[in-house]
Amino acid sequence: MRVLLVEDTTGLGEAVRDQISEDGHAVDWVQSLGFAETSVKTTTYNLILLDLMLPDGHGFDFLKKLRATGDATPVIILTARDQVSDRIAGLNAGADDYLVKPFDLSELSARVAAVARRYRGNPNPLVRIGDLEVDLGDHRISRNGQPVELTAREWALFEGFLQRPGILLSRSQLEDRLYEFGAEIESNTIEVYISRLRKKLGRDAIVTVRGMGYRLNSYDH
Amino acid sequence: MRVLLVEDTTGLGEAVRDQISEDGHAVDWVQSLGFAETSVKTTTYNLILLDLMLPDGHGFDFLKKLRATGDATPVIILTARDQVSDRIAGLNAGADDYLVKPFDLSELSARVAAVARRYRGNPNPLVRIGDLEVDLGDHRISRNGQPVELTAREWALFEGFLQRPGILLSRSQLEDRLYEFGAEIESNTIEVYISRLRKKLGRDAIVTVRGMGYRLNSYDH
DNA sequence: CCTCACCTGACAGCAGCCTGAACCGCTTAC
DNA sequence: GTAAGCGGTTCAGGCTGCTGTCAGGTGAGG
Repeated sequence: MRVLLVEDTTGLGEAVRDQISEDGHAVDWVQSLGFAETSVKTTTYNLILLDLMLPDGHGFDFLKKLRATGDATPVIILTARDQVSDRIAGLNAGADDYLVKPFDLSELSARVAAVARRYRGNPNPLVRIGDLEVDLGDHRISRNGQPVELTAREWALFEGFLQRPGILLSRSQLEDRLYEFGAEIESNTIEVYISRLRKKLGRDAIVTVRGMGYRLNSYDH
Repeated sequence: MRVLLVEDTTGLGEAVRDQISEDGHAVDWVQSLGFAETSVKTTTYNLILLDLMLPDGHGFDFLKKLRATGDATPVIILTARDQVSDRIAGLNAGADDYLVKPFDLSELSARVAAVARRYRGNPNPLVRIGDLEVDLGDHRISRNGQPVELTAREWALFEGFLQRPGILLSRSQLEDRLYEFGAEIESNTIEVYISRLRKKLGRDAIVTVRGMGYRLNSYDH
């Protein structure tokens, strides 16, 4: 697989390049958006690893421009910011996945491998929960074989439940997934999203634990 | 990660065990469904590798029983048969993934790693008291494997007993757990909640100490 | 046998939750 | 430039079932 790495930090760039090529992929490493743009014009990549803060601009601009040209190459965002707003904005901008620095190199390998598997036609392993099938790498869900479309925020919420089966997430934990840390929200946005997820994933997919929060229903629904 | 391997073929079992433990996971290897069932009762696993053809029954029976108790531990099925019907039956029975023998050990490692990644959050430790199993973090209780639902108030009371199993809690200490500090309560609310807890957790789960208070029964009930 | 502490079924009231609908801002299509 | 579409947020009205209270019952202790 051919991978384009866009990262201006030298140390991190080297580490990532070495890891990916050790995993058996070809890596082109550039350190600015300018070089990245010429690279994608001259070469076809199977995957782009994209840092956000770069000397000549923000990664999102590159990503949006790329998608505007109809290029659907998978993009994994590498960012130091753990800000939810960034994550959601990234997904909205057309990224396929994101890694928050500092990340484990094996974690990186795994995500890259997931893309490679898909590229070769082998689907990623699916998580099955009741009548749902979730492809974590691909951010795709199907219910009884029918694909289900989630918006970025809906996915951000839902993903939280997948960390561990049966996990109980309190209202404030869920808010932290959608908004800046500590952002107070006075309306019932969480309830509305839960309601929408239920409409899409099945009424019983998410169980209310009164006065405590919500949890994913791992049994049949 | 703690892995339960259920496989009766000695050669294959050893190979799998060695590979998984080389990957840095703790492996418990059993060779029959009977031993598997006692293992899952006494230990919490992050992953179960399950052969289908076993001396004392078919793996599906074990899997179905496991799911019926509400256990959502990821299960990867190992089987010699490559039949599509088996595959579908396995996924329907609640398996998360599937490996057809003979499989490459590196393929096994990859699938196990995928599960590890998916559930990288450590499971909460379980507290066992008599026939109860309590997950403090997720606020989950099961009694003889059956999940028990507690309301917020009931949980608040019960939690008080768990902090010091066997300790005697006076009525006023229990009231302090339910209400603002110093709130006076003249009715028999505590008694009512004790009664409700007993109905859900077993008549003998909480012992009355006349004139003094209540205490959790840490022995069998 | 009496007393008192404790137990528990029943119930009204309301906190917490659900959801349809409207609104706003942003993006896309023409 | 304008219209249409979509996602995100807020609000109001309705519903569910939790909570606290009471009353009558039970049983331990003397």
